[in-house]
Amino acid sequence: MAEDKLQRAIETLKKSGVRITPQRHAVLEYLLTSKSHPTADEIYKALEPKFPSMSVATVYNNLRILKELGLIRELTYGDDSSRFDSNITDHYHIICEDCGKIVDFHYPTLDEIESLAEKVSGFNISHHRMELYGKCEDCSEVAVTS
Amino acid sequence: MAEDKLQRAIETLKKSGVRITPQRHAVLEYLLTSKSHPTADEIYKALEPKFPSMSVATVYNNLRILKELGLIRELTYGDDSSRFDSNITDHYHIICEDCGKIVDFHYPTLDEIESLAEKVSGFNISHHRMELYGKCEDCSEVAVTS
DNA sequence: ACTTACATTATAAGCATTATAATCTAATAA
DNA sequence: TTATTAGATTATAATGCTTATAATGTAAGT
Repeated sequence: MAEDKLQRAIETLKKSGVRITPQRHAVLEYLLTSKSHPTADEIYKALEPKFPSMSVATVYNNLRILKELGLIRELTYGDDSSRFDSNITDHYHIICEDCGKIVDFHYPTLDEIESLAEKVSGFNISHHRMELYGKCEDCSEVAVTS
Repeated sequence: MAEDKLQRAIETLKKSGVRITPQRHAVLEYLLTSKSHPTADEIYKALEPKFPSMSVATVYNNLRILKELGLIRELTYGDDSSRFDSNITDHYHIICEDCGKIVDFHYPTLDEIESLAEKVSGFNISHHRMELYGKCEDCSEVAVTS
């Protein structure tokens, strides 16, 4: 099914008049098959063996284009590097405060909150984001046994 | 009541053995009386008239100390500068995608989500954050009339 | 083959934040 | 009072992620 997503993503790129260059294809494929939420630098380093002369700017450029087309999502966390997520369905993230691990968390979208926020603030709400913080199982164990 | 908060904050500082320097006092007071959520640079610029020789590092240092003592909270938003909030009660934020305005949004804390997240992920959740994005009234109006 | 637009590369620049070293200040002890 | 010491501030350099720039490369259509 990752293969399906890749094909559909490539279709979207073609329709938008964006060329499927080897580097772009590689960035896209890496994100679609990755179970984690890699940073730009992680993607860059992972693709270095195949593309030794690729520039970091190429990674950033392609991430921006993929994001603009709605094929991936950027997760921003303060000073740290952005992370990129090819799962564009609605979901939240749980983040380990010790090791930084990020896992997806599916939960019914909080539509009520959005409508209440609109009422009390007068804003026109388009979306929201939520992160839950804590310690993952691995890091909790370490804390206990140490 | 801002005066009360200031006095209590100063007490906390004294108890922790932190000196109440004029610069530190000014940063603290500025945050407590500010209705917005200023950045470090905004604080720096606002205090410049009173403290022409103050260093940005001083602002950052004091913000870090105030944060470590739990007197203020840091709000991080991707590449943009962090913002600082002297309201340390549980609340969420609504952010205008056009002008960047941030307003507080009080809503019953989502404890259910935290416990469900613990069950499905095995994490030990400590807290969560949520931001709602949209257009504020001012920016919505502009969009209509332009 | 020519033109044109898009991509990539290499590198410089930008910006927020932190680290470093020197100077200053204030409290305490002699 | 003076000396000592720890903490604070200042000025500046350094860091790290990301973006901008300019030059080169590549592919598609006329």
